[in-house]
Amino acid sequence: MTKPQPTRKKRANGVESRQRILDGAAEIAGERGYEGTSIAAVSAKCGLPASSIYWHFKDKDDLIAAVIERSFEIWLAAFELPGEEAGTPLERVVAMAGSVAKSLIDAPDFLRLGLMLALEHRPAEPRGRTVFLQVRDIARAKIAEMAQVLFPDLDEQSVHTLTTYAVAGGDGLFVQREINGDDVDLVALFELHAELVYEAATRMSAVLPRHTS
Amino acid sequence: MTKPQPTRKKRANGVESRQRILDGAAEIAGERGYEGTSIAAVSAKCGLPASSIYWHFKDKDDLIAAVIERSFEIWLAAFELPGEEAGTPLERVVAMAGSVAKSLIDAPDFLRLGLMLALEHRPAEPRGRTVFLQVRDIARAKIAEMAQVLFPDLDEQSVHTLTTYAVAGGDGLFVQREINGDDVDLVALFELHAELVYEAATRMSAVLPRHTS
Amino acid sequence: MTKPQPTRKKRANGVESRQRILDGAAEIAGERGYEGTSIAAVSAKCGLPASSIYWHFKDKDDLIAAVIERSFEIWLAAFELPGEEAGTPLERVVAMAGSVAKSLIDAPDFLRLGLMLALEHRPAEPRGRTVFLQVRDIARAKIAEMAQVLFPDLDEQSVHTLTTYAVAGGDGLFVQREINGDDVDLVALFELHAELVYEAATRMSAVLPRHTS
Amino acid sequence: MTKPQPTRKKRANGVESRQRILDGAAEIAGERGYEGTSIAAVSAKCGLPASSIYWHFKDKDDLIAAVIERSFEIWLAAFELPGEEAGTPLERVVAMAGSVAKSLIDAPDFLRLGLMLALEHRPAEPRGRTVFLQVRDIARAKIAEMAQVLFPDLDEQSVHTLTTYAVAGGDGLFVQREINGDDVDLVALFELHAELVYEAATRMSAVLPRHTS
DNA sequence: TATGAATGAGACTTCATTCAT
DNA sequence: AATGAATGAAGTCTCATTCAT
Repeated sequence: MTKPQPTRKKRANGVESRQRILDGAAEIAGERGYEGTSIAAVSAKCGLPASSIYWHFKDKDDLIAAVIERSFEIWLAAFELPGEEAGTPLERVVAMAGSVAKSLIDAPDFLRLGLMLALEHRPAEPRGRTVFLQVRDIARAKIAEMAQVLFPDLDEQSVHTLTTYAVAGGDGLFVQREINGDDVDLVALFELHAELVYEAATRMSAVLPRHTS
Repeated sequence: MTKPQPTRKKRANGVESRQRILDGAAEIAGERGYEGTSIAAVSAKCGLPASSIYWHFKDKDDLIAAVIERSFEIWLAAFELPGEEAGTPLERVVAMAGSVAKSLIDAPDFLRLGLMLALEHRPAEPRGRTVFLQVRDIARAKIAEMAQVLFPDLDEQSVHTLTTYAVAGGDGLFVQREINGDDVDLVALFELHAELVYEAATRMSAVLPRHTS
Repeated sequence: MTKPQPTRKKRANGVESRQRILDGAAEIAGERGYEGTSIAAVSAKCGLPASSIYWHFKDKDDLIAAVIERSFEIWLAAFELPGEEAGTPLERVVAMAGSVAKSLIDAPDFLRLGLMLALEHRPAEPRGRTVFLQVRDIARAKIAEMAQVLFPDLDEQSVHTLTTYAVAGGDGLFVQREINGDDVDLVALFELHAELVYEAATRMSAVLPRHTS
Repeated sequence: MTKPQPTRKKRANGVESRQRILDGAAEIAGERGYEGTSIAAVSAKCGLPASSIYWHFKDKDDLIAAVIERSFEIWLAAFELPGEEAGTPLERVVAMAGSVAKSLIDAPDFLRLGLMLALEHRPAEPRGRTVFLQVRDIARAKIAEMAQVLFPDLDEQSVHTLTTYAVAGGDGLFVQREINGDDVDLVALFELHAELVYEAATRMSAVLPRHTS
């Protein structure tokens, strides 16, 4: 009715809108998975009309993939590498496991949504699933590298097995916490997991024939 | 072109139809999760019209819950305790872990669909999720009982931690195989997991004060 | 499993089943009207499977028509004619109106469902509507006859008008009670209505030219 | 065969579409009642797809309630109080009754649909029913007020009775016309009704004790 | 940068009805 | 006299998406 006020505040702000949409989508997708996330629900959650969502994202697939990407970044930010200042290798590995556990408690969206997508096997794989598996492989590679540094005698096969086992433990403990809530002490369990894997690596390493002549 | 037999379609056979529906639903739900499972898709898979599905099941929730229940039973049937005839306790535990791994390879629907449901946190929880968590607790209780028998010195807290860790490892390894397919040797990894848990239990048990003088 | 017990009680009893179905259908149709009455709902209310309803009635139309017919009979049974022992014509007319009101309070299904059907104007008129209008015309004819007896001087047109007005008042007061419940004193209002109509008839009769020479 | 204009379908016009939907819904609901009004039928009548109806109305309940509201407004607009310029009170009341009758002939949807809804007693009452009863009470209050102005000596109870009777007569006569069609002269009958009610009020008023000495 | 309106497809579910037993 | 099972049509409503403004 009245002439538009100077509109100091409400002048269209693409960046902020995009964030609002991602926030809403992350919340809903973290609760309901890919199929359970409807554009209408995201619209209701973020307050922007559905058509605005399509201005920012090509389609639903694109939106979910962006959610995965952003939640991965948030998770990485929460993920503080332990200082290498001191401690035995075991202590440093354990400290790192605890640190990962804490970051998962603070930012569980990435792994929760990612696992949901990963467990699906639909014909047309959503792009979000691909993105998740890619970033996850990065993490996996870091663990493998760490194993090779700490246990140079391990052959490739053993490194592969240990890495798989290490990651699997992390996933499984995370799932446990998602199901049973706060009475699962994720930090303690991650630390226990780190110790056991470390020991296993030690033993495997000892058993193997030396590289030397 | 032969004249239609007097039996116009199929003679009504409720039990078989119910199985056909459950088979179709299990396959699709195992692939696509709760929301991704449409009644129309189940109908196409099992050959019965959608309205017939509603003769056998109250609604989609009821159908998925029944799928969970039945697949759990199939899984339990595949879940044979190793005979106690021979072997050290460690050997028996490892054998059992391998057996569980095999059953998961043969009948992965139960755990795949169940984990998808478990990871969801929607306000109105589907009945299938509740059912999954219930039957899962049965399995968990069995593991805890086994730990108490093999390591009578463990206190309750330790048993709880070990059980959680054991179950988490199973879940995580299963997820790994779902993601990476057959190049994950589930049996070997389950056996490795069993060994590590067994050792951890041994150590925990030794550290604790004896009950006797 | 066990050989069928002498089945003293549950031996199929067509008459009783028919009543149970009609009871259920009357209740639901009185609440929800023609379209709102589903065979499944009737089945749930009466405890017999839907297919049994089709054993007793050709189709839904037939069932509703039967409900109308039966509720009309129940209404007639609740309808106690006032003794003709004494009283002025006005007193007798008023007494009869009160009696009709009481019967409507005791058995409102007939008129409630009938009016619902009557107000609809769908292309394929349900048989129940026809039945209702037929039995209603019988009642209407009786009123007209009564008017002619009490006011022989009235011409046909006036009788028609008065009859229409009398019936309309009854319908309207009934609707009022259906809407507002027990704080509408149907008997008193019917009696008032009778008085007013009687007076109107008297006046109309006086105004008209005499038949006599 | 002219090349399609750049405006592909219709240029979006919310207000007009809403009217088209309400027009279609009013027509069908007035014929078939609440349950008999299918969204598909409304869609066919108004030319918009069913999903567009849900853009304008939350659900079917919302649509029917809006129909009731709008048709009440149309009816009220046709409902003109007679000028006080001339005529005895009785003449004015009769004129008004005729006017109401005419408005019901021109716009019967409001009352027909409303009465259908009012006669239902389903557990979950449709919002349309509530709306109808509310707006109907407005009309009722106007009649009561009129009675108090014209007959100041009437006590509250008598006004209530007369109002109920007046409204009931209107409803009943309307029903009569719905059933029997155009050979019911609604205007004449409404005028007759007004006269009889006026006389009844006069008599009731005379019988009552005067307020003054 | 954003959005009101529209839309075809498809979701879940109920409908009235039939038929072999 | 009765019923378990089946079925195509139709019900309400939501879906992802588009488009003119």
